[in-house]
Amino acid sequence: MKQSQYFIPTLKEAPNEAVIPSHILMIRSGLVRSLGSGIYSFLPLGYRIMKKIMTIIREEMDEIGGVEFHMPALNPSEIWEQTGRRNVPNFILSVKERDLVLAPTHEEIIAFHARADVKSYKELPQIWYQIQTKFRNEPRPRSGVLRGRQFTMKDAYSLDSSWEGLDVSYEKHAQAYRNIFSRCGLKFFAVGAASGAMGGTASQEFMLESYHGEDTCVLCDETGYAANLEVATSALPPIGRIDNNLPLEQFATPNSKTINELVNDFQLDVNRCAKSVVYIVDSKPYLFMLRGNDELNESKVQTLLTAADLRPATEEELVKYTGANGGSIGPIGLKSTEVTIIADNLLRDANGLVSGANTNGYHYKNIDFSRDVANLQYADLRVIEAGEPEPSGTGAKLRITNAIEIGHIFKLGTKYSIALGAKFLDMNGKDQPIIMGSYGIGVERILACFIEQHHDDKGIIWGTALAPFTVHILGIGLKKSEKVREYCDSLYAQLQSAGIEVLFDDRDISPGFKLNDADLLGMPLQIVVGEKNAAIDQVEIKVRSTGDKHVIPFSDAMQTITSLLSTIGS
RNA sequence: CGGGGUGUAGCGUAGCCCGGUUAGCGCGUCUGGUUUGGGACCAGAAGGUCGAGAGUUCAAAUCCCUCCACCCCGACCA
Repeated sequence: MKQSQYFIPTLKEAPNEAVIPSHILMIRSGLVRSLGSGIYSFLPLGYRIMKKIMTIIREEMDEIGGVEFHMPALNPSEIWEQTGRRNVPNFILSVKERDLVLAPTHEEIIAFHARADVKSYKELPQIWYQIQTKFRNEPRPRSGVLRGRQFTMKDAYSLDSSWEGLDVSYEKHAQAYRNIFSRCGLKFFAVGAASGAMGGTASQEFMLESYHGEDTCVLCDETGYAANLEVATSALPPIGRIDNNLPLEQFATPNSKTINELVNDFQLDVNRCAKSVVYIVDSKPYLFMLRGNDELNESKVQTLLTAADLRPATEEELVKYTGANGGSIGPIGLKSTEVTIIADNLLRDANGLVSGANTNGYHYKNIDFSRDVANLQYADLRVIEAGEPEPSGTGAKLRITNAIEIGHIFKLGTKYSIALGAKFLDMNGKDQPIIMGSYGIGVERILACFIEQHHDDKGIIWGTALAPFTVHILGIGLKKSEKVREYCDSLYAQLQSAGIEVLFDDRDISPGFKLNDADLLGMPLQIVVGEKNAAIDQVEIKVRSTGDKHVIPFSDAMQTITSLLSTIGS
């Protein structure tokens, strides 16, 4: 491709709306342009990269037996009403003129087609996938293409006749995903994740560590433990019991509204100040007990109670259910008997605890959970913190980091097949709901994340897998020197016939412009053909990733290019 | 949806607080010439409803009000 005939509008300065490195570089290098908040056009160079990513995805999906579909982005609203997802907040964008919506994902449509055309266990398992434009009603698009209102997703769905079959399909996808991200040259890790409102029994997210990530992950570099903070656990020991088990006693705490005030005013151990948090979970009141300095992990609660909706109780609800306002609430003497009490595992059977007395301005001390609180349940409720020991018990420390999610795999189960009546006849001639899995990859995110991981102050540094072109020829002094022209044309032709993708900067601009543009665009190899080198039958080859420059005889160019390319990773 | 910020030529910005010439500068673009190994130089030129509307005023980019767009933090992220 000759650059004079291509369209790569590079910018020396990025618009100030771009903040993170990948966004800035994608705009500066002419890969994308913004059309509105969270809406991007891919320009020719950027779309070339997208196509390369999609090719890798297709190859790996085909490898595990996936079959490619192309389903409509435009969906009848009705089908989304059947699964109750039409009115999920911040989810679906709709069309004004008709009762149609823009699909944010395709579980419903897959189930629709499975219902119509899958009849027997003999037709299963199936892996159906597509690469499609998705639309979501993002309240706040951000970080360039990392979170947009319109984006490209590879979504796959497994259809199985047994739960064992689902396990196999799920594992196939996990392997395919590892292959895809590795081939794209990404440094990633997989974490156990919450299934959330998606439903289902198990899920894994594929993550890249990044300061700009929206997810929080817990990692142990020694043991390899990795989990989303939503589900992460640690081997922190319970606080246990103290020997001096005194009788329950109420005491006045008029100025202690918070745990910190309580600890300071009465010289207490913060770990034995049991914090009480009241939530309304699917319209029912719950009291959660935690160590004083711990945070409630709402995701764990949602999973524990298989809840669709949970929120902190309002001030009015606090008084209604407990008899006190926030700051004086505890497990003993609750006004309402409807309240379910669940304590964090770290407080299991603990004694010597201090907690609110459900009367404003009073607390209890010497609380013994096993003696004083009836029907108390225990569960893992807390958000873990950095530095805690990893859960398998080696004593290695956990760390917490931000991460970007590039893929997510779910064991969905039968939620959507039941809702939409997607059934098959089993070996005994009996109707069974199809057991589904759902597997997504954000295509733009792969592109942006690669740039996040592979750039320097000059620009992007492509590996061989995703580089829009493998070799960039820079003709320096094309107008002046016949020999430069001859060398460039010759190399351009040779590379093309060797099947190596080549971009030839034949533009009539100054050398500095070309050299800086080449570093910005970041093709793995730059062949600089200049007048002085050409005069002595030489050309220069620069490796973008290392900055190494090799001045070699023109006659050796092709051979050197080939051998240098073999040293550059994906 | 809450908090904060920005909006002046394709991009980056000055001017706004304290109203008053023809709205200035850098980059980019166009023409001519000179250049040609790290974003060249000279000369000339084009390009602006100062986000929109309404208001105050003799006079508004500047002050007031309303709205819109975009960005950041938070909520949200199935």
